[in-house]
Amino acid sequence: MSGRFTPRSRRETRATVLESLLRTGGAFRPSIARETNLTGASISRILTELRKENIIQETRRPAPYVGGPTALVTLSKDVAVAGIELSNSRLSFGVGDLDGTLDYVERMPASSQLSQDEFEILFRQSAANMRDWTRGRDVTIRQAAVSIPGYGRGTGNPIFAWDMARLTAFLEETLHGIPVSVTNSVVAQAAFHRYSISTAYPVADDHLFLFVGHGVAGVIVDETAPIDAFMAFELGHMVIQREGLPCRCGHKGCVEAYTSLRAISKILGIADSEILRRGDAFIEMLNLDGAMRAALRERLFLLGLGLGNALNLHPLSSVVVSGWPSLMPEADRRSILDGLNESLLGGYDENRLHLSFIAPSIGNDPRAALYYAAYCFVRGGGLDTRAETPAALQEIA
Amino acid sequence: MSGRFTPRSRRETRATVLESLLRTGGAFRPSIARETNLTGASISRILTELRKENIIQETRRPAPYVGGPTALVTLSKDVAVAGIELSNSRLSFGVGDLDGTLDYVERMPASSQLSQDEFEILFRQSAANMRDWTRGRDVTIRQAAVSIPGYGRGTGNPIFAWDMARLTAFLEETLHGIPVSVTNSVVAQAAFHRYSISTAYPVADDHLFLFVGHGVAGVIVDETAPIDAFMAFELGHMVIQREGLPCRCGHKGCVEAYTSLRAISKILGIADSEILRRGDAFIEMLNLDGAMRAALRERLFLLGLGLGNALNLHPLSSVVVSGWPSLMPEADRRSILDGLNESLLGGYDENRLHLSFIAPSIGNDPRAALYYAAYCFVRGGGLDTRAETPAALQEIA
DNA sequence: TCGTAATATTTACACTGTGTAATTATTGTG
DNA sequence: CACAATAATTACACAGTGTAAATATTACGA
Repeated sequence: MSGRFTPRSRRETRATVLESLLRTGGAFRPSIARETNLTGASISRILTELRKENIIQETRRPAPYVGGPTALVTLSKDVAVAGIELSNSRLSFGVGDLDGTLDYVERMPASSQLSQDEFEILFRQSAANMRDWTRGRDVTIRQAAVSIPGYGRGTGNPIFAWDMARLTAFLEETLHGIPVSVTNSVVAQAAFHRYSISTAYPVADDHLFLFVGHGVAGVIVDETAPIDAFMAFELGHMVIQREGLPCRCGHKGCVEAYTSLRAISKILGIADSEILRRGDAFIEMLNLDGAMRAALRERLFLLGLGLGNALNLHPLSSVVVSGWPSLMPEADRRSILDGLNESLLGGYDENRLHLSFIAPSIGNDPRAALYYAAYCFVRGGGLDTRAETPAALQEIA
Repeated sequence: MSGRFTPRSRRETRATVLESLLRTGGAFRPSIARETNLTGASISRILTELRKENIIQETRRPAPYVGGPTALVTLSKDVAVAGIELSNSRLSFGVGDLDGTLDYVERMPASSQLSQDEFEILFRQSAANMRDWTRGRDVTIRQAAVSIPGYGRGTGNPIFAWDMARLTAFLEETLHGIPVSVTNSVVAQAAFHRYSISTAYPVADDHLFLFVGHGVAGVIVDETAPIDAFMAFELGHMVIQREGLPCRCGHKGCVEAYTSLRAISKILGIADSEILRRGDAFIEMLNLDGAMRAALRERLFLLGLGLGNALNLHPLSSVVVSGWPSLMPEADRRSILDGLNESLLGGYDENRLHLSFIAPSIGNDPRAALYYAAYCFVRGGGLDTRAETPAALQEIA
């Protein structure tokens, strides 16, 4: 389709094929060839290699048409990856396969103001438990992923202000050399919702995934870019009101100070953890109290204002919102549009901007991190990150 | 240095080598090899090819050390590219070589509210003049670049609200099939200032280039990304003050409404075009009038506020500012830091954010577009975009 | 002026990885 | 059970690179 032929290393080609399998959840060879822009010949070569290494499986299926393919190619259920998610209330460890099936989970309560020391103690304990489990079953974890709220490069984490070098060294040591990648929770959530076959998703093109929880953060989901290149978008600390409400960051008038769970829990008079847990039942509160409802609408308006500002910087034609705003009745959500209308260049226009909502994820941890781990494994072509030499490959063969 | 070996197509390798030459302005082979992570053997092959096609030149120089290289490789002076810049006051055409030397310039006055029709008339005339000139001298333009304020994908241009498909078709037709790329003026300016050997530049790592002129726009200069992937960052229409000053976009309280040239020209009581032209002399006005100066400081504060918001979304540790703020005395510029301090997460800290200023470019048009054209030529490996077949290459040889 | 150590440049060869096309295998249907 | 249709494998050609051997060039000192 594009330029005639782009040379790739074996690793890249393997990654392309595996990524296609991860996204589709399994496919016949001809469709893999189509998806990856490779010839059947190449697919054949790559798959023989991957099969020898037990990274993929082929199961017989009736041919979909005369002379059609019969071997459904799927990712192997024998490759284990680990997902580790830190949220504001707990630290969860999970082990599963590339499909997203969780075989082991442990969730430990954690403070939302966890210090790096406390984190390390908690992590070390959970990691030891996970290690016991994998050892008992003779499972080898090929890739681990850790998702942390607020994580990102540059000028430090606004939520957990930790030393990054120390974190990296700690993970390396505690996980005994399992390849590990760290990412922002929002990146993992976005990738999980968008690409995991276990979830439905409203858009298929480039968009902004916005999560409104304890923080307010987003990711630009660029369909052509690798997920591990996604950068979190910290919207929470955009100042939208000079001399406005004080925020935990020390500034005044941040988006977060108006729209985070903590901020609206004050309006509702219930604990922030309650809001998402009540889910749709949360709406019923609103019917009882008109003042609350009006206050929340004002907050949604401000969210829209901030979102519009963000979209002015980085224009996109779709936004997917997750978090408490998704629980609000549609009539109330319209306040977001009003806010957008006051900042988004050219005003809000449903033909130019598509806004959709997905149910806030609660209790799905550490599925997103697990998915991210699977993605990272696949992106590396299923090759050990350390062993780059062909020698390592020959050993397997 | 990185992974052992990344396969590249010939086009990519040629582009890598040529890009290195464009950045350095000429180099000996060993240093090209080092810069591009290629072996001397590869460099040799590529250069023989490029020399045959008259894209590079080699000039003899005394060897820098015993047995050292003697042929300084530079981009050929015989390759012509065209740069076309639309600004708020004129449309400039230029033809030059890959070095940035301008051999032909024509500048036509243009309105800042140019309609697409008017633009086409003006452009057609200038293009015809340029064509006469190139024909007379038997010059073939290999690549053209057009830079337009506000240009970018997505939801239309905030400054020149034109039909993009029409523009593309128009350029294709009017330039008689010369490969042409269109970009945002800020992208061209940033690339020109950062990478052109004719300009000094204060930072060498990833940063935000911010231009404050009639609009307020920036680019994230990512040192590892190709320039033609840079995306403009429209900061001008971030709403920083609800119910604030009206902006030409129809909203209230946009950054542009406070900090654009037009906005401050109202404070100064002189025409906006005068400000940059006076350059440093502009400072003298401030000494006369303390009220003006205080007002400008307030505007710089707001610029800092908006900039901080932008940096929260996309953290970076350096910012380079160009435009009227660069003309202000350093004491006044500090107001930007005060603004940053109220929005940038964690506050402003000179150890975490480096802010520098470069003189606003005035009258250098169309040098930035010319540089961008050279860049695009080089990025394509010096191969005709249309002729992808090896046949075309053989014709040359 | 010339020889030499040091380095640059070119080129033959091996290797990776792909697509093409011929070959072989498999499918559902009549 | 033959057949039309398509899948899967594999030999071969080709592009592009790095390695290393061969060749060329340099400044400098005798």
